Amino acid sequence: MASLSPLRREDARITRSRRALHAALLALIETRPLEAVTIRAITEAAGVGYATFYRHYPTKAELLNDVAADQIRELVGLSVPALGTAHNTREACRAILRYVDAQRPVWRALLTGGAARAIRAEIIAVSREVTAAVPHRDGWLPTDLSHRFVASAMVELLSWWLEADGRVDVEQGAELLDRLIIAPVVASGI
Amino acid sequence: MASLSPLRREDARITRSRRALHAALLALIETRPLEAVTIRAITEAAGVGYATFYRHYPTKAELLNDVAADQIRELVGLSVPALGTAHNTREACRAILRYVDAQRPVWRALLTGGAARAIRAEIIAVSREVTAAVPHRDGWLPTDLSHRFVASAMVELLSWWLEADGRVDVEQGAELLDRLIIAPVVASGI
Amino acid sequence: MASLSPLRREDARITRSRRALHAALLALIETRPLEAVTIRAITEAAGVGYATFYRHYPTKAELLNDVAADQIRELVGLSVPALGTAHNTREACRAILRYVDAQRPVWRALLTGGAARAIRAEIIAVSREVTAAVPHRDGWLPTDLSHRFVASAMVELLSWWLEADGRVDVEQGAELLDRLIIAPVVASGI
Amino acid sequence: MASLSPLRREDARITRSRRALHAALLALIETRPLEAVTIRAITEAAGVGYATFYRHYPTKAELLNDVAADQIRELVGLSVPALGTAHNTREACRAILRYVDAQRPVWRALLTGGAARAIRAEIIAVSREVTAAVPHRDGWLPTDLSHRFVASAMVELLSWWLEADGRVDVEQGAELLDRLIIAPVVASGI
DNA sequence: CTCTAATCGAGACGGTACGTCGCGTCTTACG
DNA sequence: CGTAAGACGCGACGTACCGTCTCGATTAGAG
Repeated sequence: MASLSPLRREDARITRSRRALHAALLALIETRPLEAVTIRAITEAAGVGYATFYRHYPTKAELLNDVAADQIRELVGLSVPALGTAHNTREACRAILRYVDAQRPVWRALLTGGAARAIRAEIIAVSREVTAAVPHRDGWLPTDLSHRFVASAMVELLSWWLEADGRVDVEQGAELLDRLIIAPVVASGI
Repeated sequence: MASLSPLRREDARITRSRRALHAALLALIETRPLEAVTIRAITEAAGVGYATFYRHYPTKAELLNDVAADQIRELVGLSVPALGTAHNTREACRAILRYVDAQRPVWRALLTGGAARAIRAEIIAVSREVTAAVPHRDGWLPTDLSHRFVASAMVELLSWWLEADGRVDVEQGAELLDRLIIAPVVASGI
Repeated sequence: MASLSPLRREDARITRSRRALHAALLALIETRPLEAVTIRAITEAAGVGYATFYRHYPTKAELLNDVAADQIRELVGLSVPALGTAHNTREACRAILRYVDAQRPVWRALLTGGAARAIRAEIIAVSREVTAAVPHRDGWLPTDLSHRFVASAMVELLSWWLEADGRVDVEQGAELLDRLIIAPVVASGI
Repeated sequence: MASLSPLRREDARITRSRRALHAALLALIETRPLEAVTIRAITEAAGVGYATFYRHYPTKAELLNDVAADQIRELVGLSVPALGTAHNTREACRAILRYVDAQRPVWRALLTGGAARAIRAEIIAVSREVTAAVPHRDGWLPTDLSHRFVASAMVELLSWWLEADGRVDVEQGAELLDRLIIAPVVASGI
């Protein structure tokens, strides 16, 4: 009845500004590499005052992380179920590629525009959470290395796949992802 | 009569300046991330005039590439023999890790200081050369993807191994490198 | 029936806010120069909402004028009588210095904190009123110049006297004020 | 034969930039009050890069001081001789007003544009030098007060005189300056 | 042994982006 | 429904580094 929650109730203007900045960054990153995207350009594209950027993010990388995290969370939400229930890695890989395929422009921008590092960091973070949630037997592959390996290799594979621009279909991509990266790692822990 | 060849007989001062710039960059990259290393700082550390930098390299990245290429060429010289003669991937991996181990400070600087991208590019270039030299049967793994996969994954593994800082010895590292990255790729092409 | 007059019957809250702003400005001006006193700081020190400032004053200078005018009016009330009745300039000077002495912190803040300009303007305004009230014979000194001279010179002398910080007593200060500034001007008009 | 002097030999570009900044400030100060003169506007008017300003002056006030000091030094050079030889204060005053008259636009800009404070500071500095050079008997007027009094009162008088815009000629102005400010102070020290 | 020519250090310069700050307006949520 | 809190657009600030350039001193090679 009173206020819904101290966290939920946020000034509508804040939400609006944040959304505008997200969209602007994504739009700009499609036209030029990340380091050539000025903060001023972002704010202008977002229709927002220059200083307003800093009222929300301390740095360009921080905004990028936010944007990247959004994508990763959605991607994970789609692929983890397949993994969790039946250890069906191939199906999880398909889910991933399908999602990336659906968001082609965004992911191309993120991966080729200099945001690969941010994506990688997010994947590592997510991997860590997922790993922590499942029981885990020690194999020959150290856990922290496996996270970093998966993140780096997956980013590379996705970049390659996006650059292939349709010459490799989702099924083929999923097979490559599974055989080259996911399956070895999953197998290592059993 | 005059100069023996346009390539050889390089002015000693040029060599000296280049060497000084290489050394300065390596020294500085150990103290702070690459993007925080200003060209001014490099020239000061090298004991060289500011404008002199531009007489040798058009940009900071170019100098970095030079430095990275040096390292990669040496690393490759040590590891390819093992691969080439007996397809002994494990021995090649050992050779790689031994070399990196011997050059720890340099590689730590390169990999954690923001030069990973340059190293990766050099590895890809070298991989391409090596692949072109050997006969190759098409497997399930596209060649260009394999190059990028190897480069990215190897950079990641080496970074992790250097950060582990001795807690993983050369033999263990070589096994990981071989089982996780090299062997799968080599096997794919047979 | 409702409000007795537009001027009188002022909302008690308005008075309270104004007083709080006055006090806050005076307090802050003692700690740093006027231009370093932000409006935000004033409102925070006054315990008043930020926007509230603008409901009372269009600008920082306006508030300062209010504060300065208060002081000048009181100072004048004390010194004019002596002047008016017996042309006793020395006694008027003593009255002025005694008052300033009693309000040392306030005047020090006003004169050294960047409010000297406002004080000067107020003195000129008052001088004009006083002059207009008394009969006046043309001497060698133009009236408007005399006002500005008195204001500037008096502000300077008071600043100096306050900075001397007690090393010059009221009597000595009054003599200086009288001989250097007041007497010449008064004499000029006779 | 070698270099003329370590001080004299200054990079020609420095001189050029400084001169351009001086001229630009003087030009701009005639069109708007000092605090409305942006540093960017100065540099643009000077045809100089924005950052170049800070290579020469840490702040706008510092540039102003330079400009003011130039004027004061010239003014002093013209008026001191008359004072020095025959204690002819009237003639010195005439010299001052004649110089200001000749430089009307500059002085009007300086005195009404917000540079009065800088001018005052320069006059005080010069007064101190002049006083230190001549023998001095203690009178009823403290030396430091006399400097500040002269500076403030003279600035005020000059402002008034410039605003009178020709309705008071040099001779009359000189008489006022002499009788109201200079003579009393000079007399006090004898 | 001069005297010109090339080289190099030093660093000034025009730019451009940065991140900060204060202003004055205007919206928002809450009492 | 009025008011504090504060988000916002704006625009100047002073800093940093870029890559180009000019400058003057040093040195070398040619006459």
